[in-house]
Amino acid sequence: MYEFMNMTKALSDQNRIRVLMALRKRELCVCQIIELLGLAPSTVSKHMSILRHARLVESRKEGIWMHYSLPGKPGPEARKAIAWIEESLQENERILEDEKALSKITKCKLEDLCWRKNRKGSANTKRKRVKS
Amino acid sequence: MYEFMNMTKALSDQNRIRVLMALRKRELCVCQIIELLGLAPSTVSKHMSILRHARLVESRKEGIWMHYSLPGKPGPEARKAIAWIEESLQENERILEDEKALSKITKCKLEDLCWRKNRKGSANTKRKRVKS
DNA sequence: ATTATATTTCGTTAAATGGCGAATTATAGG
DNA sequence: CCTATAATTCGCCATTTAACGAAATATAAT
Repeated sequence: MYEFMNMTKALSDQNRIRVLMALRKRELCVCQIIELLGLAPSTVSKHMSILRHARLVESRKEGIWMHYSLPGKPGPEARKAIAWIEESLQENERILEDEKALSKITKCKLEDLCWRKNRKGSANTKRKRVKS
Repeated sequence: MYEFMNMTKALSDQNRIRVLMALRKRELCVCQIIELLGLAPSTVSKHMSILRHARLVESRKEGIWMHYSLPGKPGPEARKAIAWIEESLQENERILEDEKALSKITKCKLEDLCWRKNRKGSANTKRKRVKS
């Protein structure tokens, strides 16, 4: 039961649902997810930790970058959960927008994405982050 | 998306999951759910309101009693959600215990169940009482 | 070794959530 | 009408959660 509730709690946050939908067709690097959601790196890291703990995603470290994907061999509960989400949201407005954003994001080099993200408000005033 | 998140949030509480599983095979009166979960009436009422709002249960008022059941014609999302829960938890220890408890609870008359619940600390004394 | 950088962990804060009891509402019956 | 009772709503409190920035960690490059 604890395991199962872990999964339902993981699914009860909109940003985590968006991540799962984003991972349907491709693996993503943390910095790409940060760009997609527009959240702080630490926040995204926490979300991914929750999803991983619920066995709804798996991770792969490649050098300095951490990549997340849907599990290659999901357990039966995870498989059904993911199928449910996909069927329920594949036509969803927000998810379609995310797909458009992702088609741009995945064209960027990871180096460029990360660099942009980490300039906060300091000296270099190029980019200011907006909170949600 | 709002609708869907409503549903996932409704599923993210263990007591609400127990209620959904309890309703699999039978309709239940609020007082029976109170007995099953061992929570205050106001708390159970709130849980049922959340489930109803998510369209995961429907309600039927009969005289003084309110009965809840799984929806007769669930939407596709609700149907899949409920199927997912059932398949994931039908062997679950806690749910099996609940089933045993329910087989007793459903044998009680509703009058007796409710009467038991509403006596709080005070001794058996007659109720005459409370003016403000 | 030192520096740079991607990610995670930690600590804090504000908002959401689950719980209860009191008060309220709705219904049945004197 | 008035009383009794099942359920809900309201107000409050404790816990959980999502968010952030700062600090720590891990890896690549110099």
